[in-house]
Amino acid sequence: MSGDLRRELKKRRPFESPEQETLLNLMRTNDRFQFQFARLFRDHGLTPSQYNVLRILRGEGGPLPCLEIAARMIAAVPGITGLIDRLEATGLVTRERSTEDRRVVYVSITAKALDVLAGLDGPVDVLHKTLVGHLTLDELRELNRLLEKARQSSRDETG
Amino acid sequence: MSGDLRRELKKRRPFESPEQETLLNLMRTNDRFQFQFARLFRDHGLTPSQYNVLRILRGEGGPLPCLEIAARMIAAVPGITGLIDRLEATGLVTRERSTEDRRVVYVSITAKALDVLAGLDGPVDVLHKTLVGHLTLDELRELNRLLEKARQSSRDETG
DNA sequence: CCCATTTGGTTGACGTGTAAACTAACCTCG
DNA sequence: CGAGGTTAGTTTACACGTCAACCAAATGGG
Repeated sequence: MSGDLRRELKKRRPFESPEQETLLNLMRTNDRFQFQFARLFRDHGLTPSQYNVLRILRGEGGPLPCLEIAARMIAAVPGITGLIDRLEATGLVTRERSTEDRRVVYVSITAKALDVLAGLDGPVDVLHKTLVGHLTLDELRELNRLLEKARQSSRDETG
Repeated sequence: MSGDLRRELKKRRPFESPEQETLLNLMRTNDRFQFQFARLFRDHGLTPSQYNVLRILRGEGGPLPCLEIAARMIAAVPGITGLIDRLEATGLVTRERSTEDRRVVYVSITAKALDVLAGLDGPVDVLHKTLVGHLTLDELRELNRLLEKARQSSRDETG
C-alpha cells in the first residue's frame, strides 16, 4: 500500500525520508485534483484563476479593490492586472476607479458571471464528492487537522 | 481550530461541505509549500520544473527520452520541449538523437547539473523537515494513507 | 508647502502549463 | 512495396505566476 506513490512516479529508490514521501504525496494529489477542476472550469469557459476571482467577488457580495482580490488568492500582485483585464474583456467583471482614493480600482462581478457561476455550482459540488467523497467524515476531519497542522510551519514566513 | 482556513481565506460563510473544506485545505497547503520550494530553487538558479527534470535524470542514472521525462512529471507533453531547451541552453542537460529510432531524443544530465543538485540536497532535506518535520511519524503515515486513498478516486480518469 | 516615502496598480520580460496542429519516423497489414 | 495509423517531438497560441521596474496618487515630516 505504501508503494503506490513510488510506483506512480516510477521511482527506483525508496523515499529518503517520511517527510519527503508526504510532501511528494501532497503535491501529486493536489496536481491530480487541480487537473479535474481545470477541465470542469474550461468546459464553462473559465480558467481556475478566473473562477477563483469570481468566487471571491460573489462571496463578498460587492466590489473589491484589485489588491484585496490578490490578497485572498495565492497569486502575486502583478498577475492580477492581466487576470482582471481578461475577465473584463469577456464581460465577467467591471472596473471602476474610486473617487475617494483615485489610486484604487474597484472590481465588480457582472450578472453574466453570476450566471456562469450558478451553472458551475452543481458540477463543482459533484466533483468535490467525486474526489474525496469516498473518505469518511472522520477521515476528512483528520485530513483537515493534519493539513492545518502541517501548514502552521510555514505560516510565519509567508504571511 | 477548524476555523483557521476560513480565517486565512477571509471567507465569510462556513464551508458548504466537509469535502469542499478538505479540498481547499489541500490546495492551500500545497501552494504554501510550493512557494517555499520555488524560492529555494530560485536561489540556486533553477525553477521547480527544471529541478524536477534534473532529479528524474539523476535518479535514473542515465539518458531518458523526452516523453519518458514528461510521463514522470505532471506536465503535458508539449511543455517539455521548451523546458529541455532552456536546460540545454544553460548547460544542465544535453540532447542526443537515438540511432535506433531517429524520432527519439535522449536527454542526459551534465556534471554541472549534478553539482547544482548536490548543493541543493542539504537545503532540500532541511526544508522537508521544516515544512512537515513537526508532525509525528504516525501523523505522517496517516497523512500519506489519507492522501493515497483520496487520490484513488481520480485514478481511472487521469491515468 | 515641499520633498521623501508609502501605497495601489500597471507594464514588460521570462518560464511554465495546456490545447491544437503539424512534422518526421516507425510500423502494420494488405 | 505502399497506404494508413501510430509514436516522438516540435511549433504556435494563449493564460498564468513571478520579478523588476515603473507611474500616479496619497501621506507625512520638516
